[in-house]
Amino acid sequence: MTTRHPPEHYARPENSIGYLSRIVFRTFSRVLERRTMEHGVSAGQWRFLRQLWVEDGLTQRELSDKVGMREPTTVVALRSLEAAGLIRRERSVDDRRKTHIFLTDHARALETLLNPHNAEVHDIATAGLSDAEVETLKNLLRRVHANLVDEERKLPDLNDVSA
Amino acid sequence: MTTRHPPEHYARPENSIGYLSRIVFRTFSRVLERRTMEHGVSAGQWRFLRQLWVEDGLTQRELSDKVGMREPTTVVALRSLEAAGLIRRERSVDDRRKTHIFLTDHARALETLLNPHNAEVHDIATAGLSDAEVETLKNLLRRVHANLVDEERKLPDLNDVSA
DNA sequence: CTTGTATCCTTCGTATACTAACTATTGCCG
DNA sequence: CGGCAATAGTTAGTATACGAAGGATACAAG
Repeated sequence: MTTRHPPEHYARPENSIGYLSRIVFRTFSRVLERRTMEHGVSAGQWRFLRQLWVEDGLTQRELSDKVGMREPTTVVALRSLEAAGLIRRERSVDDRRKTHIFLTDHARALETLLNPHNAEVHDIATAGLSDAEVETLKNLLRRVHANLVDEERKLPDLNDVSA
Repeated sequence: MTTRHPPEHYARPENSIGYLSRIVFRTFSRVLERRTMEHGVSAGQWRFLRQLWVEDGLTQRELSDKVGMREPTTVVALRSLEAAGLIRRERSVDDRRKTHIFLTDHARALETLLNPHNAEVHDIATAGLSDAEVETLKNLLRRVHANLVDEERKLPDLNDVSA
């Protein structure tokens, strides 16, 4: 099978989507964290808070999916958020396997403080790009992600190989 | 100062470039690692090998810059590559602070095995995108990264605040 | 030549993230 | 009811990544 470009093309990291998305993610995250840390919020905590500001009361599974993390990562992140007094966990009554996550008042108060920093970093990141280009970038990233998620779904878990 | 979008816009992760680049990076990395691990190469090792296949003999500092990692990360990655017999370190004669990194024959042999997997994952990731769209995506990511790097350069190190 | 400063790499401590395997609970089906 | 597969969350172990600080070497200015 032939590929879109010969394998040598991707030898240069700057032609690689994996590389480019990684360095954008890392630099974005560092620049934003510099701001959120002034309010005592780390990058990892921020990612979960942002989702919870949209809607809290979610179970850990739902939260993991929305934030784009696997569950063990969520467990650790929530432990840190709970220790910081930013969330409260509540065992579900009708299904005792589930835990619902709720924001504390302190966490709610942070929303209006932290969101502007995020908007500011977005402005910095997209300086010189038109609104249309920003939309294009986001749409292309969404499409690439969807493709990769499809691929992951197709693959069997490594453990349930029946042979 | 007003921002391109009101802060609430970025409340939804799917509007956030930080979020989108993170999930693209992570899924890309997982899908690729599934393939490279069959040859005993982890995602972290792969990132450094790819750069070294382009050119070895670099110092650790140069390598860190090209791979887009900070130096402590490079130290750990190189330790793992050395333990796996994939690289060799050589102290510079003219400047004994520097260490040059060279690939072993084994590592060189891996190039033709691993690069096709990378090209394949790129094809999967960009399914349904035209060649022009792929170029657009990469260019936009490069521009965003350049903006964020500029911002990081502008900021003083947190420690050399003279006050 | 010696003293200060810059550079290169390392160590230390911590955060972020995952896979695999485990526990507890639920729901299904006979 | 009784077993058993599925689901929710956790634990264990490891990899990846970084900021801050430290040690060694080099270099420039006096």
